[in-house]
This record gives sequence, structure tokens and C-alpha cells, in this order.
Amino acid sequence: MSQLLLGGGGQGPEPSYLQGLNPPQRKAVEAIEGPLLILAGAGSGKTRVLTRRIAHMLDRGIPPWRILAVTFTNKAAGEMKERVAALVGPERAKKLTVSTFHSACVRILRQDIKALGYSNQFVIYDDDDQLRLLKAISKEQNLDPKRFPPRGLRGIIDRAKNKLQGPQDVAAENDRRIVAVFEAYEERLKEANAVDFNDIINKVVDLYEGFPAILEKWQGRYQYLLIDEYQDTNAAQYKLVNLLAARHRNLAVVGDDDQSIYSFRGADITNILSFERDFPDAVVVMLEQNYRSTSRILQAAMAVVKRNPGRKDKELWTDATEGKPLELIVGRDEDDEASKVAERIRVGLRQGRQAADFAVIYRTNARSRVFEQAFRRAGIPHVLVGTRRFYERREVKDILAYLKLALNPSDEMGFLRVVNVPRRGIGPKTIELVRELARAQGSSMVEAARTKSLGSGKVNGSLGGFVRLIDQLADALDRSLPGELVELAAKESGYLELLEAEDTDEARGRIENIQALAADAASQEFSLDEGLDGSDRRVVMQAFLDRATLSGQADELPDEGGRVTLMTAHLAKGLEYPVVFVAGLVEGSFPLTRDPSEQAIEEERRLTYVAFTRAQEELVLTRAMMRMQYGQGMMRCTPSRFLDEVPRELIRGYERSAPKVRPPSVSSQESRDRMKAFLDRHRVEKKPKVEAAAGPRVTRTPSSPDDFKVGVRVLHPELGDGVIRNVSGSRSEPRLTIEFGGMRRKTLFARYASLEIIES
DNA sequence: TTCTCTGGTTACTGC
DNA sequence: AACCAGAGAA
Repeated sequence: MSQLLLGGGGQGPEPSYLQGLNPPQRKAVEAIEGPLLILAGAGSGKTRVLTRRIAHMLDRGIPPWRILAVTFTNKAAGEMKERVAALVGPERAKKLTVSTFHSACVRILRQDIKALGYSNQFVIYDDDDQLRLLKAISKEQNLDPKRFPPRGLRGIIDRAKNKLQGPQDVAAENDRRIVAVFEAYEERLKEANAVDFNDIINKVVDLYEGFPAILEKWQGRYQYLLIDEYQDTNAAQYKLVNLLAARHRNLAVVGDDDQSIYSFRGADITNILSFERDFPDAVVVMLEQNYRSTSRILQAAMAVVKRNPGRKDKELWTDATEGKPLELIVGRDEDDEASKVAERIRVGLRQGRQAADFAVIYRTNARSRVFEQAFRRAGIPHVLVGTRRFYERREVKDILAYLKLALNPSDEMGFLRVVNVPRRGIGPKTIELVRELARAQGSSMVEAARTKSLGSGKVNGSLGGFVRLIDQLADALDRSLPGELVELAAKESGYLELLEAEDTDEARGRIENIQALAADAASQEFSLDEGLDGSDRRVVMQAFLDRATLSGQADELPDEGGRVTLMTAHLAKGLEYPVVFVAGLVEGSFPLTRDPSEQAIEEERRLTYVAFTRAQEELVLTRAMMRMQYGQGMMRCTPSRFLDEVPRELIRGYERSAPKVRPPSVSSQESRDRMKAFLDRHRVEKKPKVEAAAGPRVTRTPSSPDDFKVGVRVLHPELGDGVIRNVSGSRSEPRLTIEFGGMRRKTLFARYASLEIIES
């Protein structure tokens, strides 16, 4: 059957997967042996080439398990698997390894990390665990958190590790106290049988460099490597790839230097720029024909990215029509910008578009809120990709910490996280005692907590209860499935009970999240990766926990059901939509200019390029004239420099608009007044100004949460008159954002604020 | 010794 | 939203 479909060789008809390819695409598909560099511009049919290349390899008799395809996100991995399955059938596709660097490396480590002195049950510390550990270490070493902020320390450590460096390598350019923290950090990870995200890659490199037999084993296993998004690999990943590929040299890398957008994570664009030097015999293929976007969209994207020096000068071109002009939407503020986008979408819907045809792309997740609100108001179905990721919610992490601790009792951060959650009367003093004991006897904290002679009888009882809970979970690990284990942990720990008793909207939301986690865990059993022994319950659980730690969000592909997609530019890479809105094109937001270096701006430019090239037919650029900055008040925005870099004749109406108005310089008094008048005008329109009450005022004490509504005037004992601008939190415990004179805002709990309501 | 409340601060991008 | 420090209550 597949023989018929795929054609075999010789005189038969050409296999279907070779049909409909342009010459460079075909060259890339057919170059199976040896090093291969594919420079694939946006929309040049990269995924199509990769999936067909894999089909071709399988057809040539290469066993699927010899192929390792590395993608940058779980989402991309899932998509590639699906598309290969469509070409070669699910049976063979299942035996391929398609995953992210991190997932692939975790699997390698779970098998071989023993050689480095860790147990196979090692835990993975995410950035949050990392930060907690660094805070603990800083405290022990009496570092002033002002002078050495933990986040800064983490940054230094991450940057070093991205380059495969350890404490000694950074000793020269750093304070010795920082180096000491780094050293302690590494020790503590090892003691806790834990690795951080960087280690996931680095430990595999250590393994390969230190144990030739292990390297050979994996070289033998994966004889054909395919690395997608090569421009976003860091030094450690680069080293890893080169080690693995050294023997068979069947290394295909795919990338686009114009789409390198992860330097904050150590991505090194020179990895792809120097591939030809690393492999002088490499076949190089340039995919420059874009099949995705209209000519105008492409021109706009190219015009922006071309400002970057030092790029491989490839010229994307298209056969497509000019298409419609780009559109520019300017809102008074961000709310208005979002409303106008919603309005524009409604127009599109009336003209026959589906909601799923639209995507809104912004720079930071924080921007998603205004769009969500606007779309809800306008009744536009939408789906958010990414945001506060599910597995990062506190309750989810707490429950997972219980289970990780049951699997790996050495996990110190896990112990600290849940030993007193829910409250068991185990405070810092007791924890300190347990830690000292653990140190003294060289055991885990869980072990130390078993000791009966710590503190008072009450404390011992609580600790004993906690230890019994962990034992109970550990015991259940061998008998129960992930879904059951999540439920067990939530129930037996008292976590659920606590939330139920709380009876607030927030608590109910958390319960829902735990239920969702249980459901998600239950599905793990059915989606085991190849090569895992499903009969070993611990392995199943471990696989689930790994996935939870490594994947931002369950890899839900946005459903076909017809919803507008909202996401960041980073998450948008690799996706395409008929109509794309690139939102928030103002200085400080897109580009983000916290780091004003030329390099950073170049990356922002590439990010803009990525965002623009998601659009197939229509591209709408949007910005606001003003925006709230950190709740500090309205600030006038400067249009994004990238807007200026788009040739204006590509934009509808732009060429006819008045000469460009630059924001008034703050130094001039006149323009300051003008700006003030401008701000006032708009403020009045949207939000009535707080007026000083004339004469004696009538106030009353609020009697129910319903008294607090947006727009209500209140009197604060210290801050005076204010107007409620936002009500958040739960009904029983509302949190109010109140605007006092001018633009000063404050957020506080209504319960404690002794507010009076001013009767009008 | 632990818990609870309060106010302040701080937030980019993601495996 | 989440985390922290500090004060005061239990």
C-alpha cells in the first residue's frame, strides 16, 4: 500500500511526496546523506520540505527510530508528527523521535544520567525553583538582596550555563561572592538530585564528553539528525548537535537568520551563519520563494528586516498578487485600539471571514488583557495562546510538587514548597531545624523530618503527618495512574478541603485547575511516547511530570471551531493566518526598549518580521496614541520606529494623511500645555474627572460588596476622595483600584480600607 | 513559634 | 498576580 503510494524507485511514477516541489525544495528533500543547510525564509514551505524529506528517508529504507528531529516548541513537534503521519501513515510516524531539545535530552538523561552520579528520578527545577534556591543561598551567605538581586544572580548563572560555563569560568568578570553563590547553587542542585533547564542540555553534553561509550550508543541510535530553527540554538545545544552528528555526519539544519528571536535565552545566531565553515562539504539550499503572503505584506516585512546589518542577504520573493494595502489602526489609548480591532474583525466577519482566519499578535502577554476585554464586549470568540501558563499556576505547581517529592525525596525545593501548604504549623524555625539535621546526617529533608526528637510534640505531630502523606503518595505511585495520583495528592494533603472551605471565586477557580490537572494527567496514560515502558507506573508518572515541567501549555492546537487567536510574536513563529493584526506598535512596547542596545533593536526588528510574515492576505498594524504605564497614568506614545520603516505607499490612506506629527518635545512649555489639554480632553470623554465636593458631603458606610462598583466615589481616611476604577478579586473579597486626585491610582482590599461611600 | 494582615514592589519573550 | 517584609495577634 505504501509502496504503491510512495512509488519505490526505478521506472515507477514519481512518489507523491516529490511532486509539486520547486527545484531548491526538491534538492533539500533529496539530500539525505551528509550535512545539509537549509536557509528557509518565512513562508517558503519549510515544514513541507521537512516532512517530505522524512517521508523520503523512510521510503529509502531508513528506519524511523534512527531519525531524530528537533523542533523548537512542543507545538511545532506535534504539528510535524501529524504531517509526517499524514504522509507515511501513523505506524511509521510513531516510531520517529520528534521533540524539543529539552524533551529529547530529558529522555536521554532518564536513561543514562546515573553515570554522572544522579539518580534516574532526578527532578527538574524550573525558573521559579531556581529563584527560590538562589534566594535561600543568598540568605545563607548573608548577601544583601539589594546589591545582589536573586534575579540578577539567576541571569548570570543562566548566561554562563548557556555557554556551557561553570562557576570557575565566570570568576574573572564577577564578584567572588557571586561565584560563591554559583558554586553553592550547583552543589545544592546535585544534593537535591535536581537539574535546571540549562542542565537538561548541559548534562547530556557532559555525558557525551565524559563517557565515549554512551556517546557512541546515542550516535548509533540517532544516525540522522534534523534540527529546525537552528538560528535559535545556543552554545550548549550547538555542542550537543555537533557531538551527536560527529560520527555519521547526517546533519540537516534548517533556519532563517532573520527569524532569530531568542537571544534572551542564549541563542547564538552565529551557529547558523557559520554552518558552512563547520561543514565545508555541506549542501546549501536557499528557499527564497514565499508561498504564504501577498507581495505587499512581504515587501513591508522585508523593508523592516533589511535595516539589520550582517544578515545573510537573501531575497524573499513571491509570485503572489500585490494584494490589499496594509491597514493602520490608531486608537486613542489601548482600550480604543483593541475596540477598533474588534470592530475591524466584525467587518471582516460580515464579509464572510471566519473568526479562525484572524490572529492578533502582540509583543508581551500583558497586552492580551485589553484585547480579551474588547473581544468579550464585542462578542467575538477568541482563544489565548500561552499567557499565564497552566502549569505555572500556584495550585498546580503545589500538587505537582507533592508528586515529585514522592518520586524523588531529595527534592529540597519541593519539600520547602509544600511542607507547610496547606498550613500545618510548620514554620521557618522548624524548617531550619529539619535542614540542619538533614545536613548533619547527610540525608534528604524528608528523611530528617521523620526524626521524632525535633521541637515540641505538636510540631512533631505535624511533621509526622507530612512524612506519612509523602509515604502514602510514594506507595501509591506503584499502584495508581497519574490521574488518580493527582486526586490523591489534592485530597490527602488537605489542599482541596482548604480551597472548598474558602468559598471564593478565586478558590473555585483553583479547584477547577486541579480538576483539569487530574484530567490532563489521566490522559498521559494514553499518550506515552515511544520507547517507554507503560507497565511501570512510576515511568508513566515521571513522563507526565516531565511533560508538565517542559511544556508551557498542553499542546492544544487552536481548534478549528472558529475563534480569533491571540498570542505573542514569539509564539506565533511558524504559524500563519489570512488576516493578522500586529498590535501595540509604539516605542517601548514594540520594540520593547528596556535594553536600547543596537543588538536588542535588531532582534526586535526580526520579531517584527516574524509577526508581519504570519499574514497571508491582510496585515493590519495597530497602535495607540496614549497608554497607561504601570498604572502610573496616561503617557503619550511615540509610534514604533518600525512603522516608519514600512514604505508608506504600502499602507492604505497613509500616503494621504497629514505630514507626520512628531510628539511634542517635553522641554517646550507650550507643547506641554498642549499635551495636557489633549490628555484632559480624552480623560473627560472616557472617565469623568474627580471633582472636589462643594459644601458638606453625605457619606455612608458600605454595607455589602455590591456597594463597590466602578465609578462610585469613595472617601479614604488618608488619601481622601477617589473614584473606583476597577473591581477585581472575588466577590467576598473585592480588590479595588481607586483613582485619587490627578492620576494617582491605588489597589487595595475593600475589606480593610475603611472606605466611606460619597453619596451624590 | 506560627499565622494573618498589610502595603509595597515588580512585572518581556519561553523550554 | 505573586512575592516579600514587617507588624501584631493568637
